[in-house]
Amino acid sequence: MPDSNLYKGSLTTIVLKLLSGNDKMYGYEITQKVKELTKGKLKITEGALYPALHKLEAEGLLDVEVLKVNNRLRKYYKLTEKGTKETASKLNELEEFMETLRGILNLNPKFG
Amino acid sequence: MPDSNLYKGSLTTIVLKLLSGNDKMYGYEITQKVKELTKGKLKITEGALYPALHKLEAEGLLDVEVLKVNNRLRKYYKLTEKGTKETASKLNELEEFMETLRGILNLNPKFG
DNA sequence: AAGCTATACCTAAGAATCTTATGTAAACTA
DNA sequence: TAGTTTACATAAGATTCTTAGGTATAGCTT
Repeated sequence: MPDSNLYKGSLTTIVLKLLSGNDKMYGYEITQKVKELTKGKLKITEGALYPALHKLEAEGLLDVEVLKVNNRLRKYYKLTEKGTKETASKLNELEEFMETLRGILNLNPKFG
Repeated sequence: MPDSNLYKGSLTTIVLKLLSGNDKMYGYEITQKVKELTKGKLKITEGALYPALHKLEAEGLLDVEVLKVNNRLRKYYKLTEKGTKETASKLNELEEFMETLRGILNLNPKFG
């Protein structure tokens, strides 16, 4: 990874996948979870995440619930029904893309 | 794939990988080769490819040779020494990223 | 001969998605 | 009390793509 950043396009899918396994999560939690799951290899920046969450909400894929915990606000996001469907679709898309990419990366030097 | 397009960031790596197996290729040939290799699943648009090739050339990763074939010009690109090294590096990067992504995509629903 | 498709290059406007930098504010830690 | 962590946010700029053109030759069909 260049500076442990993302290949553009995968962030939304990652967020949706995490939410599909977690009922509800808040932004900061997502950044930490990804760091933990990937052992620091992937760092989701807040400058990328928050706008992405707002967009997903605007598209009706996420619902928001604001809770005050330890005197600090947290905005919890959860998948809507539409969001759950979109998650499945995006996951398929990404899997397909990775398979396709695999087909190219696995070519022998000096193929056709 | 959405409209059989690319996840941003992978195009350059794909081009370098193809050139690492082919000694020299020209732009149009690359678009056709990718279409063929991926059975039409991935289509590299010329609007993306040509600027990418020019950039790789400007960075010293590719050398160009213009040949006239059948009374039409072709600009053949081949990896420089620097380009060969960068190809290995980019391929490692992408492999690592895909592994990392795999780790997230393979999470069971209801994990930690 | 005209018209269509394929070959082969190109660029420019705009969209999308990111990085980097910055801001606010409370809680915790040394 | 100063620095780090938690927790949200936005805005400028970079990068990389899509879309939509443009030029020109070759080959095929009608």
